[in-house]
Amino acid sequence: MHALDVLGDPVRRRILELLADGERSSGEVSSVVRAEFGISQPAVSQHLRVLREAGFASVRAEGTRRLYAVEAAPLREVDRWLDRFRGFWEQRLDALGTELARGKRQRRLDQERGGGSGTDAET
Amino acid sequence: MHALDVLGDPVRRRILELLADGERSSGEVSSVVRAEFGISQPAVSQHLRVLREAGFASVRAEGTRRLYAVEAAPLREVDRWLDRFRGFWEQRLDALGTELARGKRQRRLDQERGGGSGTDAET
DNA sequence: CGCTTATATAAGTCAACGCTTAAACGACGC
DNA sequence: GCGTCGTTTAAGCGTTGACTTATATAAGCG
Repeated sequence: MHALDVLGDPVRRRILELLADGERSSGEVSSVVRAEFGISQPAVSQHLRVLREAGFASVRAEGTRRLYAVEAAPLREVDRWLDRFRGFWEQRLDALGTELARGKRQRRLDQERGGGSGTDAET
Repeated sequence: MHALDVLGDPVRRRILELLADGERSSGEVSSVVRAEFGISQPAVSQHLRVLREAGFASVRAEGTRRLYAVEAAPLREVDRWLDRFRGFWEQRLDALGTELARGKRQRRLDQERGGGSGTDAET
């Protein structure tokens, strides 16, 4: 299952946003999501399971509570999928240099060959 | 409809990948996708419509053909949504300094918390 | 030990969505 | 004009998947 399939759900996105601020228990996530989306606790638990199984979140038991935390890998995968489109909005900012460093580093990590072939937007 | 809802479909993702290489006609997209996914031409057309209406693609008529091109805005929106998670995989590269400037600023804006301020779990 | 709290799982229902076939639309050539 | 190609739209069907209620598990506490 592709990471983006998992992100194709507003509840799951919201859960990840919550986890982005730090570890949260299932109950904490549930109460927020329940309030915002009006769905039941089991529904939230099911979404947490999807996130878990897709590698977006890890769990840690603390007593009877389950503490969830963001796991980077699939999100990074999405980020890398976006790479091929970055040229469409970064092409004009090349002069800014620094801002683009991230993208450039990304490419450098990806392939270290010294071709200097530009950001694929080389019209 | 959130951009990530649209990307939650493998066919649409593949179409965008094709368009990332440059303008393509509906027919060109269709034949590739048909081959790869085994779906009909109208099905592809419907996906193109979704991409169009969500702002992921723009169309240009050339004779009887419709030439599709990637439109950046919604993809950028996704990229910005990912910003809040960048810290989870970029944190170790802090030494690179300048490279990370954007990401760090983002995190600072998002959460100003130092270490255990109000995460609720009292530990 | 039960009772409660925190969470997960099971089973079943219902709507959304993607697909198909069929038809419409518009440009082109004869 | 008429047939045809490229493409979109319409209508209907089927499946996926998100939700609900009910139940299970498991820890904490009296």
